[in-house]
Amino acid sequence: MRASDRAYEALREDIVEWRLLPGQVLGEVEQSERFGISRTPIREALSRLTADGLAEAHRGRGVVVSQVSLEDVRALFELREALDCRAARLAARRRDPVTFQDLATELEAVLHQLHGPGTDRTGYYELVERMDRAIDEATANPYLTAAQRSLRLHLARVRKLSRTNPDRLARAAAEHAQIARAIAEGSEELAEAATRVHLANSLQAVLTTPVREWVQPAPPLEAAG
Amino acid sequence: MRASDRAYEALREDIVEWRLLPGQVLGEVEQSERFGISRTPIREALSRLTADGLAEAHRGRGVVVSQVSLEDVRALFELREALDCRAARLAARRRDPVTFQDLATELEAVLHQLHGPGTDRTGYYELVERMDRAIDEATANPYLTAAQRSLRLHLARVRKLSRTNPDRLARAAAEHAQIARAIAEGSEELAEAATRVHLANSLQAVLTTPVREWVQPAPPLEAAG
DNA sequence: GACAAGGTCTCTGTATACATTCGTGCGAAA
DNA sequence: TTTCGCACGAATGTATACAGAGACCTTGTC
Repeated sequence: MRASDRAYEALREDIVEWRLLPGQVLGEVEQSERFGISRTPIREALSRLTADGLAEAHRGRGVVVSQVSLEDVRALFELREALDCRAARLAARRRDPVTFQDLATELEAVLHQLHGPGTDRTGYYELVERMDRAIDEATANPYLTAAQRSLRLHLARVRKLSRTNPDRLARAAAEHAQIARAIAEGSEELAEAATRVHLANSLQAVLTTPVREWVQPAPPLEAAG
Repeated sequence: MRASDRAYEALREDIVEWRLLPGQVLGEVEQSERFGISRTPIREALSRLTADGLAEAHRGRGVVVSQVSLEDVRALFELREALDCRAARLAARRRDPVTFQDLATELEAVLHQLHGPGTDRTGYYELVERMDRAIDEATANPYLTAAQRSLRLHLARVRKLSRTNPDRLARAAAEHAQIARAIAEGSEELAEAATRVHLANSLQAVLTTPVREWVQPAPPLEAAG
């Protein structure tokens, strides 16, 4: 694996997991010392982060972790509605029925576990990831998949901002199961409708969940660490 | 302006304009000699092209201009329908009425010129570009705009593949005027419907127009120039 | 005391040298 | 004759040195 790949993935995780806060300056020398590699692969990693939109190149000040506001959440969900609804339709049209039937079954199994006290979040999250990949594969549209990848990066960052309510988690699992069933049945209309319902609920959950950060807009530009 | 920016834009134009054909290997040394700069900024330019999807990094063989097939055209228009329809709705919701009223008026003026023998393509193309920018601004959604930017890059490449029929050009102008009017009126439903009509006609025009290249899939990987 | 201008300093942008890895071609053996 | 293996070469991946540009601080003047 290349050094630039390692640096890119590490930095990306740091940003998505909020270990690197918005406004943080990512100096080339500083990061190269941190990873023990030279500036060249760091530069490539920072370029990729900038292309992803997770960081922005400030003229003369270097690369800075991008801000995330409530307005961004709205914008992200607007794009997500466009992409996910279309993806759901296309998946319903071209899906392998067994794959999505299995996903629906597994989601309902996890759903029952989520009602207990020991909330097995990891299992659910992994299942959602598998479903995303299954939809990507079913749509058979590399351009749509690429757009989704970029979007999911930002969504993951926003999601990590607030602890999801356990009740909401269970309802989300039920909604995912509904989407999977609709896709398995090949019903485009229902798949899109179920997706739209899921997104509306998800957005509301994010907006009503008490969040920590984005009230204080994080250090504007001066070295935040 | 940075050397890497110049190289990126020049290479991007070369790919979109089909001066660099799919399968063409973009060697770092070769390109650095061509532009008279070192490998470092070339590497950055190639990275950005790869991120755009206009080129692909082949392990051990370097960066290669990406292929475009009929299947890609279908996929591109699927994504375009998702993005453009959503963008049209959002633009209708948040537009500045005067901007789109003016665009509609200008489009109809150009439309009449297009009926004559001297087809003023450039004027029309520039107007469409202005309308794209106006929609981007009206949607007020940077994530949607970023997705659009990437998509339009690929669409521009596909569009350059075939000479657009003059009749089709006039009809496309009329369709654009219709979209602009709907947005100016603030009718989300009509804006989306008009967009959908335009896209369906555009796709059919592309698919029925005789094309040169993609029958012969271009040199697969061996040096194509 | 505040604002502007100049200087310094640190950081990015670029060039180049070196190492590592992958492809390719030739030769030998089955 | 075909296939496997080794060696050579070229291109990428990385490191480092240098130059230029921008930011910040200091000082002087109003």
